[in-house]
Amino acid sequence: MHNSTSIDTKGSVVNGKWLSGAFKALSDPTRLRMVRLLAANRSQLCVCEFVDCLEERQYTVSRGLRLLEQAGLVEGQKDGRWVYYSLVQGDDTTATLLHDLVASVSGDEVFSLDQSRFEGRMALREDGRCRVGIQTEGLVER
Amino acid sequence: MHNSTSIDTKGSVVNGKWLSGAFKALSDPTRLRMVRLLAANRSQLCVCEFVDCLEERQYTVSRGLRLLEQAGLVEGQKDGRWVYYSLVQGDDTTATLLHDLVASVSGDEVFSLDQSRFEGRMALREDGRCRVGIQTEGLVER
DNA sequence: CGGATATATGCACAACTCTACAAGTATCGA
DNA sequence: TCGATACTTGTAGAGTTGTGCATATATCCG
Repeated sequence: MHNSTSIDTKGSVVNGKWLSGAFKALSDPTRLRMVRLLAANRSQLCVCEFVDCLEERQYTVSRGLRLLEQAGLVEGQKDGRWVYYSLVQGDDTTATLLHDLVASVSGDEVFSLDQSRFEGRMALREDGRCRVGIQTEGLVER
Repeated sequence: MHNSTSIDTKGSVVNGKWLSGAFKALSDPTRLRMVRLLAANRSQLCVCEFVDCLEERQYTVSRGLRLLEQAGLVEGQKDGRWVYYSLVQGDDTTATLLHDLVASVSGDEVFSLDQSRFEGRMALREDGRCRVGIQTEGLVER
């Protein structure tokens, strides 16, 4: 069955339906903060790193990432107990513009705090890998 | 009271809160189609023109435009019985990227149909102004 | 003025979303 | 093999949003 949507080289479909879905996923401030961290730093983060950067609960982060994944915005890569999430890259103009857009916001107080916590958290990596769990007091489980 | 959000020359606030609100407004397919028409054609449309281009009900369009207006994406200008809506222009990078993004989607079936109806509808204007109401059979009120 | 027309909105109800708590799965290291 | 740890998910209640119908407001024109 044929349809006329544009398909990029990675196979993701970028059309109006995809775009409104992506916007819905990004309409939640916490999920937008997650994508901003990824887009502005061109990095990948694991769940516990997101928890520390955003100071949000572990299950909030985990569910948020699942929604972003379903919207075709991020993808997770498992590495032992850790799961690293990164932006879905495509040659597609629309996806690139979306990343640039999210990364473009400057002067936002919440984003700035996320960013400085991100830098502190990256300093804890060993060989570019996360080796510790949630550090933030009050967000550690059990 | 001071805050550190960036403010463009038109006075609209472009920060993470604004952006997630804009995304929420655009998460509805019908509202996205409205903004796409405006962004791709750099034009302004009145409510009855939107109704014909999108083939959506008058109150759906009217309500959608109000939400887009509250999100800071469009603004309405009254001209007699007609109200023309256009994108809120700003010098802001983020807003410009958002317009480019929405206009960038190609190959979408729904958008293409909207576009051809738009072109037909523009042909009905006189001196660049809308002079007729809803034309689509089944969407005309009473 | 009075009817027609362009647009906006009040209301009610179904559908969806967010959030919190609790419990589950999978992997590592001792 | 057992406990700790990184992450996922079921469930349920509160709040929000979309939709359709009906009606309201504002403006034009005869």
